[in-house]
Amino acid sequence: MRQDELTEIRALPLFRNMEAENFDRLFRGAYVQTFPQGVELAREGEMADFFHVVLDGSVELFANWNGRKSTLATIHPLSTFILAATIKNGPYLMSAQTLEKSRMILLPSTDVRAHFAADSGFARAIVLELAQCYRVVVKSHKDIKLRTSPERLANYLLRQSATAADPSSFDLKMEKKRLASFLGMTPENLSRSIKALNTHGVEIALNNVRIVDFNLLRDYAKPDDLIDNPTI
Amino acid sequence: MRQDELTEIRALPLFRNMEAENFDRLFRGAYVQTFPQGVELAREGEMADFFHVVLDGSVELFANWNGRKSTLATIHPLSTFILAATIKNGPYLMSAQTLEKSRMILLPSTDVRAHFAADSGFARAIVLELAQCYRVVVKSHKDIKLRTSPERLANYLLRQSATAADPSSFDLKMEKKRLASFLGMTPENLSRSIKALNTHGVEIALNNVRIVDFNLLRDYAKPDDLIDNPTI
DNA sequence: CGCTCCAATTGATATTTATCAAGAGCCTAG
DNA sequence: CTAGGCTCTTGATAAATATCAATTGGAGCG
Repeated sequence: MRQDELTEIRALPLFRNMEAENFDRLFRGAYVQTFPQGVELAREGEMADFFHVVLDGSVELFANWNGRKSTLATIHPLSTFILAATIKNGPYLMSAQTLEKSRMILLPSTDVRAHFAADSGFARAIVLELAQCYRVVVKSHKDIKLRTSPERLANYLLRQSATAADPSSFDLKMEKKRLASFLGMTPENLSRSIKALNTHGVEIALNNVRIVDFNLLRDYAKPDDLIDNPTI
Repeated sequence: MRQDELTEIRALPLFRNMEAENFDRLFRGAYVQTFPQGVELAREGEMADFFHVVLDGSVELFANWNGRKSTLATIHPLSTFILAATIKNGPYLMSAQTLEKSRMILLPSTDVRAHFAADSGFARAIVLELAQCYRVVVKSHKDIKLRTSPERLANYLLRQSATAADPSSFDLKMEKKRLASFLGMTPENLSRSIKALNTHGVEIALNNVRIVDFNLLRDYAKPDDLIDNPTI
């Protein structure tokens, strides 16, 4: 691992408060690796051998049951997965695969658990990270239980808009097929939901989203901080 | 707070590894209180003033949006809510109310955060608790995204059966209205799903569930440890 | 350039789920 | 008792969503 990479990683909230000696020891056993698109990094049911930190690219978390598949989340830099399985020394509840060429840190789970037990600064950082993860899932759960599928799409677009360079024109960051699965609908249904949003101030052509009337869209979507604000 | 209560609480995984002095200090500011049925203990959006540990009774966690309401979880002894909001010093994402007369510990959030920062044994216990909470929500999320509503009911019954004194005959622990909301369906739909399970080895009369053919029910429900096993 | 592949869309239809309305059963206060 | 209020159930219908089949339309490639 290069020195500038180590410096960058050392500055992450998760590692910032580790004692220097522990940080060095933990990262002696770490890998920084670049994976091509479509690599399966974790398979649900298997034991969590590695804790992952995404440095570049993106990772899809998904789950299967009875022949069905659902995308549960996508992870972007600089975020982590799947911490809870590592800490509990339990099986992954979700599978993970790269959506594009991605660079990430792999930390052996046993090392993470050892340092978590020995370094209280690290333990506290893990608490904050886990609390964050927990709240993200709760928000997703509220989203899917309280909203219809076009409502979920409308709010998704508002959330994307909030992080885009140009809030009124941006590109979808996923294939529509995957977006549909993430939003809990079929691809056919997503197509129809997209058309339905034309009457609520949104125009989607190919991968480009243009929000032509924010007030109209907000009136329909009714975004709520307790579901849609990623910072709280 | 009575001494025997304190001894019982001290033995909980969350507090077991706290230093004695810190435990005493934390519980000097604690309340143990008994609430009647239907008391709202937390309202979503408000700041987390207290961290709760349920000693007796049960608590419903639910959320509202746009005039709709959904039950997200029910908390039984000896479990906690809502830790993540307390740790992050953020707003509750869910509301909480007692489902029956319930006794619980209330710990001021500021005290919890202070001890979390100062006591590494406590910090580590919180990590494990949070990791557990996270995995519970992920399982719920998989349940609702991957299964139809009668499938969710069938698997719910199998999970209840696993904890019942008599696995083949037990009572529902909630009003059907609430169970319907928890399972993500309307009460009318729950009634119909219950009838539909007659052909899969289940008979429900009033509140009593009798599983007359486990193999038949399992064939239909296809329970999966990665969704239905609360211990992993 | 034309071919092929695959994602995306569209239309028709089926299934699932929700809504609305009515009735049955049960609990409890008076 | 019994009347009222509640949950639960049932039936009829509507709405939402999924499925199936066919077509469109890029993107990559020889």
